[in-house]
Amino acid sequence: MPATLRDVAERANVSIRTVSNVVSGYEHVSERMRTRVQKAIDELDYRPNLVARTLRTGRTGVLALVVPEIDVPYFSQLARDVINSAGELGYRVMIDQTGHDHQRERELLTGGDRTMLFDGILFSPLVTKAELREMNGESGMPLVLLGEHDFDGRFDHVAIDNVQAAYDAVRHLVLSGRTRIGALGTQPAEDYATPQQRSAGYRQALADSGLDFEPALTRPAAHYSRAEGYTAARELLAANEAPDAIFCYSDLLAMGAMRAVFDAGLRVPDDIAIVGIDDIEEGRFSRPSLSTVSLDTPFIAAQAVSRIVERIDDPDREAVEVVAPHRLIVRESSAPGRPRT
Amino acid sequence: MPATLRDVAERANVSIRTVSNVVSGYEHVSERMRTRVQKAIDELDYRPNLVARTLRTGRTGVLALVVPEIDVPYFSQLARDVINSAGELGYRVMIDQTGHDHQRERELLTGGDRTMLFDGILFSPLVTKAELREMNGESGMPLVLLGEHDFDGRFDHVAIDNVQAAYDAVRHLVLSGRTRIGALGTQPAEDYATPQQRSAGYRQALADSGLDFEPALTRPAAHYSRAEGYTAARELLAANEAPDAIFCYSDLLAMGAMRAVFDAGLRVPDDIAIVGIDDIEEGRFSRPSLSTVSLDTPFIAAQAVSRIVERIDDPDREAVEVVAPHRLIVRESSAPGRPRT
DNA sequence: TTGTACGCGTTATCAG
DNA sequence: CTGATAACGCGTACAA
Repeated sequence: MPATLRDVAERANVSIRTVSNVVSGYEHVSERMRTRVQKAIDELDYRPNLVARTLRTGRTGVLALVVPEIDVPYFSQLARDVINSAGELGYRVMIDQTGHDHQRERELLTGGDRTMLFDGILFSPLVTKAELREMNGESGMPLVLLGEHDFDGRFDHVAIDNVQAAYDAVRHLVLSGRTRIGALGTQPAEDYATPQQRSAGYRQALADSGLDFEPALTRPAAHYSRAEGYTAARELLAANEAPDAIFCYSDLLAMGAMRAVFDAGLRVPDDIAIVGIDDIEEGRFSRPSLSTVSLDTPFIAAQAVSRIVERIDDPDREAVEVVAPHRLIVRESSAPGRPRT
Repeated sequence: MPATLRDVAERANVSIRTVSNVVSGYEHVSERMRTRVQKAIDELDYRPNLVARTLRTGRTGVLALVVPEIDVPYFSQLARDVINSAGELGYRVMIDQTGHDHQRERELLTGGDRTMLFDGILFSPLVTKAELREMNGESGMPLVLLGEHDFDGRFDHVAIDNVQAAYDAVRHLVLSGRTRIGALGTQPAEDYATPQQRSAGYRQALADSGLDFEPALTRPAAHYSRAEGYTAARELLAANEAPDAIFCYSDLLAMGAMRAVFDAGLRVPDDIAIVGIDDIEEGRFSRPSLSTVSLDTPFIAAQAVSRIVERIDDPDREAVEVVAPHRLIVRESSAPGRPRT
């Protein structure tokens, strides 16, 4: 039976209000009063009831982080950083998985049946812009978009410059002497923004390098998993004119693709160079190690948390767009020359 | 401005009580009444305020999952399954990271300064049994231990048979003809239970196979990361008489160890066979693919969630121990014969 | 079967 | 600077 404010007040012979003031660090409390109350607090091992506080203030101190799947390395890394950043600002984090389910995303965003459990949402969405636009009007819950959505001024939003990131990766392959550069992870038109932007960067880099865009060198992938990367890469290799390099739209796709290349009896990077994007730790220890575009997840997380907290404090603040830095990291999978392995 | 029970009652011209009955699915409500109230609920888009309900009932509908680091593949996989299992029973999940910090673990367990935010804790601890014993008396918060702690009857607890799992892995290496089998991930005496149990299984398997236990073939690791696996394996290889096989106490250690073997100019499994434990997806696509002991995380998660919910409903129920199944999966890293790569 | 009224533990308003 | 007291929105004992 935990002690309440009233218990403390009784014990210290002061009013409940005074205790509350002490607990919440109110300024104008005499030193004598403060120590007297603090003594009672310690003796009773009083801890504020956060639920009651929430009911009163309307703030829960909890943020929701919504991702497709928490066990995708990029998202678990992001979650780690988000939890840490949130903790520093006094927030806790609840994690929801959409499992690639649009309906579930929509529920989460419109409040579903269990609203008011958190103060804001950090959302790494699959939905298209159109859906998003249509959705969030109703709930009005503070929302920050994570990942790479187009910015239309309605939502706070932190992401890297995807077009440029893809461009950098492909350009690097060109400069390494590759001429038949495939892309793995494209998606049907008018769907999600991320693959669209990466494809744009891919095509732009090809064009700037005097290379033709060949649709036969691209393969779609729905979930950006190792398994999808594996099967898609196999298809690519089985085609008439196989690529001599593959730009994968995620590191996980790249891990699958690498394995597919080896199973096909070819070598990375000798026969086929591979570059991913995300910079998950797995790629630093894989054989060969994976060239990739590194995203600064601690930065992304810190920005996202700051933005959402700002918006919670001021719902009418204008939406901002944060562009996180990225940088190409060349490792063995696209290194010129032959690696030892 | 969300609608409240009172608003609905007013609109439907009934008492607040009746609305409450309808919302919580109370049985004895006339059909006419129910539809009338439901109509008002829909019109006002009423959603129960969970915080107020919590204040009243003392139940938050939230579970805490406490792990060292969420971006360790085993834990993120576990988190995925826990979130899914919890969702099926109407619970949400909050994730806390201890970051290998005993102090933080203790805080979380004793309630810290923010108790009452969840109904129970699923705890994957680093702490030793002694610490645990000393800690939980005070808070009385429902607690289920995940992972591989000794069972002392005081806590609910779901884990695999670690001794047997290690035994199986080492025995497999023996049967593959290895004679100098190292262990990677040991820890100083009297610390954590998991490595202790795995060491026990390791030594038992050696003994049963007529092999001597050689301390020089073992290496400690503090965090079970790829990086630690890498450096520890390097040390092992640099020793006078290198091992011809290494049993790693986690898949992540194994991934680092494999890379170290290659960087030393040796081959897996030809020169050194490697077996891990956890069965993370990464090991299915690595080169070579990783032999491992597979833990059934969906089962573990489902059991853990069931146990905690039971305990929430009946705090005085006797503690139970659930032993989750495990099975050895032999892949390329310990396969007899030479792999293609 | 339904209505009334109180309390869960805080914070906030209004006096003093 | 401190005290009394009204909400916050819901569940439920008690009454009808």
